[in-house]
Amino acid sequence: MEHNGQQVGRPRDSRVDEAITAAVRKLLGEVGYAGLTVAAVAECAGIGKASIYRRYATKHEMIFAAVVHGEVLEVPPDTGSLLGDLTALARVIVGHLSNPAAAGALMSLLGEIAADPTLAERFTTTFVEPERAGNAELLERAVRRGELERLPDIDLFHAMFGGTVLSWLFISHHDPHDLPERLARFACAALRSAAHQPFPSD
Amino acid sequence: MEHNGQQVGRPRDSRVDEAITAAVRKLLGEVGYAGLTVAAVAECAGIGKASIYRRYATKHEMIFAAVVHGEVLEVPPDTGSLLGDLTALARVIVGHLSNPAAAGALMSLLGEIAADPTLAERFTTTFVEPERAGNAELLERAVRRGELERLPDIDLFHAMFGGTVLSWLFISHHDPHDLPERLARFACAALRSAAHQPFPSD
DNA sequence: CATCATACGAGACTACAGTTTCGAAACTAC
DNA sequence: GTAGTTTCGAAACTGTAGTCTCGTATGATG
Repeated sequence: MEHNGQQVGRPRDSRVDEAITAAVRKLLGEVGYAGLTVAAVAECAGIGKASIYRRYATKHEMIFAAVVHGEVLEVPPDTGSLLGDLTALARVIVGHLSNPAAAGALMSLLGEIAADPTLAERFTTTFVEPERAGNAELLERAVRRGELERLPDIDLFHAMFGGTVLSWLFISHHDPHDLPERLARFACAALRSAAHQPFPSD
Repeated sequence: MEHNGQQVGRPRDSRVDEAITAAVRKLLGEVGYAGLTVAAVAECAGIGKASIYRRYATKHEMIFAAVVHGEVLEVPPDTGSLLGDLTALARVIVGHLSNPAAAGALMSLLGEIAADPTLAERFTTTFVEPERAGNAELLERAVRRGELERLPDIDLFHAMFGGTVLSWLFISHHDPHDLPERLARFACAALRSAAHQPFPSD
Protein backbone atom coordinates (compact mmCIF):
# COMPACT_ATOMS: atom_id res chain seq x y z
CA MET A 1 0.00 0.00 0.00
CA GLU A 2 1.14 3.48 -0.67
CA HIS A 3 1.71 5.99 2.12
CA ASN A 4 0.24 9.45 1.82
CA GLY A 5 0.20 10.65 -1.74
CA GLN A 6 3.55 8.95 -2.17
CA GLN A 7 4.07 7.70 -5.67
CA VAL A 8 4.03 3.99 -6.19
CA GLY A 9 5.23 2.19 -9.27
CA ARG A 10 7.74 3.39 -11.79
CA PRO A 11 8.14 7.17 -11.70
CA ARG A 12 7.89 9.24 -14.84
CA ASP A 13 11.05 9.97 -16.71
CA SER A 14 11.49 13.74 -16.82
CA ARG A 15 13.65 13.37 -19.91
CA VAL A 16 10.56 12.20 -21.71
CA ASP A 17 8.78 15.44 -20.85
CA GLU A 18 11.72 17.44 -22.12
CA ALA A 19 11.96 15.36 -25.27
CA ILE A 20 8.30 15.96 -26.05
CA THR A 21 8.56 19.70 -25.55
CA ALA A 22 11.72 19.91 -27.63
CA ALA A 23 10.24 17.80 -30.41
CA VAL A 24 7.05 19.87 -30.59
CA ARG A 25 9.02 23.09 -30.83
CA LYS A 26 11.39 21.73 -33.42
CA LEU A 27 8.59 20.36 -35.58
CA LEU A 28 6.46 23.48 -35.23
CA GLY A 29 9.33 25.38 -36.76
CA GLU A 30 9.84 22.86 -39.52
CA VAL A 31 6.36 21.87 -40.63
CA GLY A 32 4.15 24.43 -38.90
CA TYR A 33 1.10 23.90 -36.80
CA ALA A 34 -1.06 22.37 -39.47
CA GLY A 35 1.60 19.85 -40.45
CA LEU A 36 2.30 18.69 -36.93
CA THR A 37 1.32 15.10 -36.18
CA VAL A 38 1.44 13.25 -32.88
CA ALA A 39 3.20 10.34 -34.53
CA ALA A 40 5.93 12.65 -35.81
CA VAL A 41 6.41 14.16 -32.37
CA ALA A 42 6.76 10.69 -30.84
CA GLU A 43 9.28 9.60 -33.44
CA CYS A 44 11.27 12.81 -33.24
CA ALA A 45 11.36 12.52 -29.45
CA GLY A 46 12.27 8.84 -29.65
CA ILE A 47 9.32 7.78 -27.55
CA GLY A 48 5.96 6.07 -27.95
CA LYS A 49 2.68 7.84 -28.49
CA ALA A 50 1.35 6.38 -25.26
CA SER A 51 3.87 8.44 -23.31
CA ILE A 52 2.41 11.55 -24.89
CA TYR A 53 -1.19 10.66 -24.20
CA ARG A 54 -0.30 9.74 -20.62
CA ARG A 55 0.63 13.40 -20.15
CA TYR A 56 -1.74 15.33 -22.38
CA ALA A 57 -5.36 14.58 -23.14
CA THR A 58 -5.20 15.93 -26.68
CA LYS A 59 -2.77 17.06 -29.29
CA HIS A 60 -3.75 20.66 -28.67
CA GLU A 61 -2.92 20.45 -24.99
CA MET A 62 0.44 19.02 -25.87
CA ILE A 63 1.21 21.90 -28.20
CA PHE A 64 -0.15 24.41 -25.74
CA ALA A 65 2.10 23.09 -23.00
CA ALA A 66 5.13 23.04 -25.26
CA VAL A 67 4.62 26.56 -26.52
CA VAL A 68 3.69 28.02 -23.16
CA HIS A 69 6.47 26.37 -21.15
CA GLY A 70 8.09 29.23 -19.31
CA GLU A 71 6.93 31.80 -21.81
CA VAL A 72 5.58 34.27 -19.29
CA LEU A 73 5.68 37.79 -20.60
CA GLU A 74 7.68 39.64 -18.03
CA VAL A 75 6.91 43.31 -17.46
CA PRO A 76 9.73 45.37 -18.89
CA PRO A 77 11.73 47.32 -16.28
CA ASP A 78 10.91 50.90 -15.42
CA THR A 79 12.34 53.14 -18.12
CA GLY A 80 11.47 56.31 -16.26
CA SER A 81 8.64 57.44 -18.50
CA LEU A 82 5.28 56.20 -19.67
CA LEU A 83 6.26 56.51 -23.29
CA GLY A 84 9.42 54.53 -22.67
CA ASP A 85 7.55 51.83 -20.78
CA LEU A 86 4.92 51.51 -23.46
CA THR A 87 7.54 51.25 -26.18
CA ALA A 88 9.35 48.53 -24.26
CA LEU A 89 6.10 46.67 -23.65
CA ALA A 90 5.17 46.82 -27.32
CA ARG A 91 8.62 45.51 -28.23
CA VAL A 92 8.25 42.56 -25.88
CA ILE A 93 4.85 41.61 -27.26
CA VAL A 94 5.92 42.07 -30.86
CA GLY A 95 9.04 40.05 -30.15
CA HIS A 96 7.08 37.13 -28.82
CA LEU A 97 4.52 37.20 -31.61
CA SER A 98 7.02 37.64 -34.42
CA ASN A 99 8.33 34.11 -34.02
CA PRO A 100 6.48 32.44 -36.91
CA ALA A 101 6.09 29.10 -35.15
CA ALA A 102 4.68 30.62 -32.00
CA ALA A 103 2.51 32.92 -34.04
CA GLY A 104 0.96 30.10 -36.06
CA ALA A 105 0.46 28.11 -32.91
CA LEU A 106 -1.18 31.02 -31.15
CA MET A 107 -3.61 31.75 -33.94
CA SER A 108 -4.58 28.12 -34.32
CA LEU A 109 -4.95 27.97 -30.57
CA LEU A 110 -7.33 30.90 -30.68
CA GLY A 111 -9.36 29.00 -33.24
CA GLU A 112 -9.51 26.01 -30.94
CA ILE A 113 -10.36 28.19 -27.99
CA ALA A 114 -13.40 29.52 -29.76
CA ALA A 115 -14.82 26.00 -29.56
CA ASP A 116 -13.30 24.63 -26.37
CA PRO A 117 -14.16 26.30 -23.04
CA THR A 118 -11.65 24.20 -21.10
CA LEU A 119 -8.80 25.34 -23.26
CA ALA A 120 -10.13 28.88 -23.09
CA GLU A 121 -10.02 28.81 -19.29
CA ARG A 122 -6.45 27.62 -19.24
CA PHE A 123 -5.41 30.15 -21.84
CA THR A 124 -6.89 32.92 -19.76
CA THR A 125 -5.13 32.03 -16.53
CA THR A 126 -1.85 31.32 -18.27
CA PHE A 127 -1.65 34.25 -20.63
CA VAL A 128 -4.37 36.81 -20.33
CA GLU A 129 -4.46 37.41 -16.59
CA PRO A 130 -0.69 37.80 -16.09
CA GLU A 131 -0.44 40.13 -19.04
CA ARG A 132 -3.30 42.25 -17.80
CA ALA A 133 -1.64 42.45 -14.39
CA GLY A 134 1.59 43.52 -16.04
CA ASN A 135 -0.21 46.25 -17.94
CA ALA A 136 -1.83 47.44 -14.73
CA GLU A 137 1.50 47.69 -12.98
CA LEU A 138 2.94 49.70 -15.83
CA LEU A 139 0.05 52.14 -15.67
CA GLU A 140 0.24 52.46 -11.91
CA ARG A 141 3.86 53.45 -12.29
CA ALA A 142 2.79 56.30 -14.54
CA VAL A 143 0.26 57.46 -11.99
CA ARG A 144 2.90 57.38 -9.25
CA ARG A 145 5.19 59.42 -11.47
CA GLY A 146 2.46 61.95 -11.98
CA GLU A 147 2.28 61.37 -15.73
CA LEU A 148 -1.33 60.29 -15.41
CA GLU A 149 -3.83 61.93 -13.10
CA ARG A 150 -5.73 58.74 -12.49
CA LEU A 151 -5.72 55.09 -13.47
CA PRO A 152 -7.33 54.56 -16.86
CA ASP A 153 -9.72 51.80 -17.90
CA ILE A 154 -7.36 48.85 -17.58
CA ASP A 155 -9.53 46.28 -19.32
CA LEU A 156 -9.90 48.54 -22.30
CA PHE A 157 -6.22 49.44 -22.37
CA HIS A 158 -5.23 45.82 -22.16
CA ALA A 159 -7.51 44.77 -25.02
CA MET A 160 -6.38 47.77 -27.03
CA PHE A 161 -2.64 47.29 -26.64
CA GLY A 162 -2.43 43.56 -27.26
CA GLY A 163 -5.23 43.61 -29.81
CA THR A 164 -3.49 46.26 -31.87
CA VAL A 165 -0.34 44.16 -32.05
CA LEU A 166 -2.36 41.09 -33.00
CA SER A 167 -4.23 42.89 -35.73
CA TRP A 168 -1.14 44.68 -37.03
CA LEU A 169 0.79 41.44 -37.41
CA PHE A 170 -1.79 38.83 -38.35
CA ILE A 171 -4.59 40.70 -40.01
CA SER A 172 -2.95 43.67 -41.67
CA HIS A 173 0.37 41.84 -42.07
CA HIS A 174 2.38 44.96 -41.57
CA ASP A 175 6.04 45.13 -40.65
CA PRO A 176 6.63 44.25 -36.96
CA HIS A 177 9.49 46.69 -36.80
CA ASP A 178 7.29 49.67 -37.52
CA LEU A 179 4.82 49.10 -34.73
CA PRO A 180 6.29 49.60 -31.24
CA GLU A 181 7.11 53.30 -31.45
CA ARG A 182 3.96 54.24 -33.32
CA LEU A 183 1.73 52.29 -30.98
CA ALA A 184 3.46 53.58 -27.88
CA ARG A 185 3.13 57.20 -29.03
CA PHE A 186 -0.49 56.69 -29.87
CA ALA A 187 -1.32 54.93 -26.62
CA CYS A 188 0.58 57.50 -24.59
CA ALA A 189 -1.35 60.35 -26.15
CA ALA A 190 -4.59 58.51 -25.66
CA LEU A 191 -3.93 57.79 -22.01
CA ARG A 192 -2.95 61.33 -21.21
CA SER A 193 -6.00 62.66 -22.95
CA ALA A 194 -8.36 60.11 -21.44
CA ALA A 195 -7.04 60.80 -17.96
CA HIS A 196 -8.24 64.39 -18.26
CA GLN A 197 -11.71 63.60 -19.48
CA PRO A 198 -12.48 59.99 -18.62
CA PHE A 199 -16.23 60.52 -18.88
CA PRO A 200 -17.00 63.26 -21.39
CA SER A 201 -20.64 63.32 -20.40
CA ASP A 202 -19.87 64.08 -16.75
CA MET B 1 -15.53 24.29 -80.14
CA GLU B 2 -16.81 26.79 -77.68
CA HIS B 3 -17.52 30.35 -78.67
CA ASN B 4 -16.08 33.13 -76.58
CA GLY B 5 -16.04 32.31 -72.91
CA GLN B 6 -19.34 30.54 -73.46
CA GLN B 7 -19.83 27.69 -71.03
CA VAL B 8 -19.71 24.20 -72.44
CA GLY B 9 -20.90 21.04 -70.78
CA ARG B 10 -23.48 20.60 -68.09
CA PRO B 11 -24.07 23.90 -66.34
CA ARG B 12 -23.85 24.20 -62.64
CA ASP B 13 -27.03 24.04 -60.70
CA SER B 14 -27.28 27.31 -58.81
CA ARG B 15 -29.54 25.62 -56.31
CA VAL B 16 -26.55 23.54 -55.29
CA ASP B 17 -24.60 26.69 -54.44
CA GLU B 18 -27.46 28.02 -52.40
CA ALA B 19 -27.98 24.69 -50.67
CA ILE B 20 -24.31 24.57 -49.65
CA THR B 21 -24.33 28.08 -48.24
CA ALA B 22 -27.57 27.48 -46.38
CA ALA B 23 -26.38 24.16 -45.00
CA VAL B 24 -23.08 25.60 -43.77
CA ARG B 25 -24.83 28.43 -41.98
CA LYS B 26 -27.44 26.17 -40.48
CA LEU B 27 -24.88 23.67 -39.24
CA LEU B 28 -22.52 26.34 -37.96
CA GLY B 29 -25.31 27.51 -35.73
CA GLU B 30 -26.18 24.01 -34.60
CA VAL B 31 -22.86 22.29 -34.07
CA GLY B 32 -20.36 25.15 -34.23
CA TYR B 33 -17.24 25.42 -36.31
CA ALA B 34 -15.38 22.57 -34.69
CA GLY B 35 -18.27 20.17 -35.17
CA LEU B 36 -18.82 21.02 -38.80
CA THR B 37 -18.05 18.25 -41.27
CA VAL B 38 -18.15 18.30 -45.03
CA ALA B 39 -20.16 15.10 -45.03
CA ALA B 40 -22.81 16.70 -42.83
CA VAL B 41 -22.95 19.73 -45.10
CA ALA B 42 -23.38 17.52 -48.14
CA GLU B 43 -26.12 15.48 -46.51
CA CYS B 44 -27.91 18.52 -45.12
CA ALA B 45 -27.78 20.13 -48.55
CA GLY B 46 -28.89 16.90 -50.24
CA ILE B 47 -25.88 16.81 -52.53
CA GLY B 48 -22.62 14.92 -52.97
CA LYS B 49 -19.35 16.01 -51.49
CA ALA B 50 -17.81 16.27 -54.94
CA SER B 51 -20.16 19.14 -55.70
CA ILE B 52 -18.66 20.97 -52.78
CA TYR B 53 -15.08 20.32 -53.78
CA ARG B 54 -15.74 21.38 -57.34
CA ARG B 55 -16.54 24.82 -55.93
CA TYR B 56 -14.14 25.16 -53.04
CA ALA B 57 -10.61 23.85 -52.77
CA THR B 58 -10.88 23.13 -49.06
CA LYS B 59 -13.36 22.99 -46.26
CA HIS B 60 -12.09 26.30 -44.96
CA GLU B 61 -12.75 28.06 -48.23
CA MET B 62 -16.26 26.67 -48.22
CA ILE B 63 -16.94 28.05 -44.77
CA PHE B 64 -15.22 31.29 -45.62
CA ALA B 65 -17.44 31.77 -48.65
CA ALA B 66 -20.60 30.86 -46.77
CA VAL B 67 -19.89 33.17 -43.89
CA VAL B 68 -18.61 36.02 -46.00
CA HIS B 69 -21.35 35.93 -48.64
CA GLY B 70 -22.58 39.50 -48.78
CA GLU B 71 -21.19 40.27 -45.36
CA VAL B 72 -19.36 43.42 -46.35
CA LEU B 73 -19.02 45.76 -43.43
CA GLU B 74 -20.71 48.91 -44.61
CA VAL B 75 -19.52 52.20 -43.22
CA PRO B 76 -22.13 53.51 -40.82
CA PRO B 77 -23.79 56.76 -41.96
CA ASP B 78 -22.57 60.13 -40.84
CA THR B 79 -23.82 60.79 -37.33
CA GLY B 80 -22.53 64.34 -37.30
CA SER B 81 -19.67 63.81 -34.88
CA LEU B 82 -16.50 61.78 -34.66
CA LEU B 83 -17.54 60.25 -31.37
CA GLY B 84 -20.90 59.24 -32.81
CA ASP B 85 -19.29 57.76 -35.92
CA LEU B 86 -16.79 55.78 -33.88
CA THR B 87 -19.50 54.43 -31.61
CA ALA B 88 -21.54 53.35 -34.60
CA LEU B 89 -18.51 51.73 -36.20
CA ALA B 90 -17.69 49.85 -33.02
CA ARG B 91 -21.28 48.64 -32.82
CA VAL B 92 -21.17 47.34 -36.38
CA ILE B 93 -17.94 45.44 -35.79
CA VAL B 94 -19.05 44.06 -32.46
CA GLY B 95 -22.36 43.07 -33.98
CA HIS B 96 -20.68 41.07 -36.73
CA LEU B 97 -18.23 39.41 -34.37
CA SER B 98 -20.72 38.61 -31.66
CA ASN B 99 -22.42 35.99 -33.77
CA PRO B 100 -20.84 32.86 -32.24
CA ALA B 101 -20.75 30.97 -35.51
CA ALA B 102 -19.05 33.76 -37.40
CA ALA B 103 -16.69 34.31 -34.51
CA GLY B 104 -15.54 30.70 -34.39
CA ALA B 105 -15.20 30.71 -38.14
CA LEU B 106 -13.13 33.86 -38.10
CA MET B 107 -10.72 32.68 -35.44
CA SER B 108 -10.20 29.31 -37.05
CA LEU B 109 -9.74 31.09 -40.31
CA LEU B 110 -7.02 33.24 -38.80
CA GLY B 111 -5.31 30.05 -37.70
CA GLU B 112 -5.47 28.71 -41.22
CA ILE B 113 -4.30 31.99 -42.65
CA ALA B 114 -1.16 31.82 -40.56
CA ALA B 115 -0.17 28.79 -42.63
CA ASP B 116 -1.78 29.49 -46.00
CA PRO B 117 -0.67 32.55 -48.00
CA THR B 118 -3.37 32.04 -50.64
CA LEU B 119 -6.12 32.20 -48.08
CA ALA B 120 -4.40 35.17 -46.46
CA GLU B 121 -4.43 37.06 -49.73
CA ARG B 122 -8.13 36.44 -50.25
CA PHE B 123 -8.92 37.39 -46.68
CA THR B 124 -7.08 40.65 -47.09
CA THR B 125 -8.86 41.77 -50.23
CA THR B 126 -12.24 40.62 -48.97
CA PHE B 127 -12.15 41.93 -45.44
CA VAL B 128 -9.13 43.94 -44.49
CA GLU B 129 -8.87 46.38 -47.36
CA PRO B 130 -12.54 47.39 -47.45
CA GLU B 131 -12.60 47.87 -43.73
CA ARG B 132 -9.49 49.98 -43.79
CA ALA B 133 -11.02 52.09 -46.53
CA GLY B 134 -14.15 52.52 -44.44
CA ASN B 135 -12.10 53.64 -41.48
CA ALA B 136 -10.26 56.12 -43.66
CA GLU B 137 -13.50 57.62 -44.91
CA LEU B 138 -14.79 58.01 -41.39
CA LEU B 139 -11.65 59.83 -40.34
CA GLU B 140 -11.70 62.08 -43.40
CA ARG B 141 -15.18 63.11 -42.41
CA ALA B 142 -13.88 64.23 -39.05
CA VAL B 143 -11.16 66.28 -40.71
CA ARG B 144 -13.71 67.94 -43.01
CA ARG B 145 -15.82 68.73 -39.97
CA GLY B 146 -12.82 70.32 -38.31
CA GLU B 147 -12.83 67.86 -35.41
CA LEU B 148 -9.35 66.72 -36.35
CA GLU B 149 -6.62 69.02 -37.55
CA ARG B 150 -5.05 66.42 -39.76
CA LEU B 151 -5.50 62.84 -40.86
CA PRO B 152 -4.08 60.43 -38.30
CA ASP B 153 -2.04 57.28 -38.92
CA ILE B 154 -4.69 55.23 -40.67
CA ASP B 155 -2.88 51.90 -40.60
CA LEU B 156 -2.37 52.20 -36.89
CA PHE B 157 -5.90 53.35 -36.23
CA HIS B 158 -7.29 50.50 -38.29
CA ALA B 159 -5.24 47.88 -36.46
CA MET B 160 -6.10 49.48 -33.14
CA PHE B 161 -9.83 49.71 -33.62
CA GLY B 162 -10.49 46.25 -35.02
CA GLY B 163 -7.78 44.65 -32.90
CA THR B 164 -9.28 46.01 -29.72
CA VAL B 165 -12.64 44.49 -30.55
CA LEU B 166 -11.02 41.18 -31.40
CA SER B 167 -9.04 41.05 -28.21
CA TRP B 168 -11.95 42.25 -26.07
CA LEU B 169 -14.22 39.52 -27.37
CA PHE B 170 -11.99 36.54 -28.01
CA ILE B 171 -9.04 36.92 -25.71
CA SER B 172 -10.41 38.75 -22.69
CA HIS B 173 -13.93 37.35 -23.22
CA HIS B 174 -15.56 40.50 -21.96
CA ASP B 175 -19.15 41.51 -22.53
CA PRO B 176 -19.71 42.75 -26.11
CA HIS B 177 -22.28 45.22 -24.89
CA ASP B 178 -19.77 47.13 -22.78
CA LEU B 179 -17.31 47.84 -25.52
CA PRO B 180 -18.58 50.25 -28.20
CA GLU B 181 -19.00 53.36 -26.07
CA ARG B 182 -15.83 52.83 -24.10
CA LEU B 183 -13.77 52.15 -27.16
CA ALA B 184 -15.24 55.06 -29.08
CA ARG B 185 -14.55 57.48 -26.23
CA PHE B 186 -11.03 56.20 -25.87
CA ALA B 187 -10.30 56.32 -29.59
CA CYS B 188 -11.85 59.75 -29.93
CA ALA B 189 -9.68 61.13 -27.17
CA ALA B 190 -6.64 59.48 -28.65
CA LEU B 191 -7.26 60.84 -32.12
CA ARG B 192 -7.83 64.40 -30.91
CA SER B 193 -4.71 64.23 -28.81
CA ALA B 194 -2.58 62.62 -31.51
CA ALA B 195 -3.72 65.17 -34.06
CA HIS B 196 -2.21 67.94 -31.95
CA GLN B 197 1.12 66.28 -31.35
CA PRO B 198 1.60 63.59 -33.97
CA PHE B 199 5.34 63.54 -33.44
CA PRO B 200 6.18 64.42 -29.85
CA SER B 201 9.81 64.90 -30.70
CA ASP B 202 9.06 67.61 -33.26
C1' DC C 1 14.53 -11.18 -2.76
C1' DA C 2 9.57 -11.21 -4.19
C1' DT C 3 5.58 -8.52 -5.24
C1' DC C 4 3.04 -4.94 -7.03
C1' DA C 5 1.96 -0.75 -9.45
C1' DT C 6 3.23 2.12 -12.87
C1' DA C 7 5.97 3.95 -16.95
C1' DC C 8 8.15 2.85 -21.05
C1' DG C 9 8.70 2.01 -26.56
C1' DA C 10 6.55 -0.22 -30.23
C1' DG C 11 3.02 -0.99 -32.99
C1' DA C 12 -1.75 -2.64 -34.14
C1' DC C 13 -6.34 -1.03 -34.20
C1' DT C 14 -10.58 2.03 -34.53
C1' DA C 15 -13.09 5.88 -35.89
C1' DC C 16 -13.72 9.60 -38.55
C1' DA C 17 -13.18 13.47 -41.71
C1' DG C 18 -11.04 15.62 -45.84
C1' DT C 19 -10.31 14.62 -50.51
C1' DT C 20 -10.57 11.98 -54.94
C1' DT C 21 -12.49 8.80 -58.27
C1' DC C 22 -16.33 6.87 -61.00
C1' DG C 23 -20.35 5.96 -63.81
C1' DA C 24 -24.51 8.30 -65.01
C1' DA C 25 -26.83 12.51 -66.34
C1' DA C 26 -27.31 17.18 -68.42
C1' DC C 27 -26.21 20.41 -71.58
C1' DT C 28 -23.77 22.72 -75.87
C1' DA C 29 -21.86 22.59 -80.36
C1' DC C 30 -21.96 20.68 -84.71
C1' DG D 1 -28.47 12.55 -83.57
C1' DT D 2 -23.58 12.35 -82.03
C1' DA D 3 -19.51 13.94 -79.77
C1' DG D 4 -17.52 16.44 -76.32
C1' DT D 5 -17.55 18.60 -71.91
C1' DT D 6 -18.94 19.41 -67.31
C1' DT D 7 -21.83 18.46 -63.18
C1' DC D 8 -24.03 15.32 -60.32
C1' DG D 9 -24.45 11.94 -56.13
C1' DA D 10 -22.40 7.81 -54.31
C1' DA D 11 -18.72 5.43 -52.81
C1' DA D 12 -13.84 4.59 -52.31
C1' DC D 13 -9.42 6.32 -50.72
C1' DT D 14 -6.04 8.54 -47.46
C1' DG D 15 -4.27 10.07 -43.47
C1' DT D 16 -4.39 11.22 -38.61
C1' DA D 17 -6.13 11.55 -33.75
C1' DG D 18 -6.74 8.77 -30.20
C1' DT D 19 -6.94 3.91 -27.90
C1' DC D 20 -5.33 -0.34 -26.70
C1' DT D 21 -2.25 -4.30 -26.02
C1' DC D 22 2.17 -6.32 -25.44
C1' DG D 23 6.46 -7.33 -23.41
C1' DT D 24 9.82 -4.94 -20.70
C1' DA D 25 11.90 -1.71 -17.26
C1' DT D 26 11.92 0.77 -12.93
C1' DG D 27 11.12 1.73 -8.45
C1' DA D 28 8.62 1.27 -3.73
C1' DT D 29 7.03 -1.81 -0.21
C1' DG D 30 7.70 -5.52 3.01
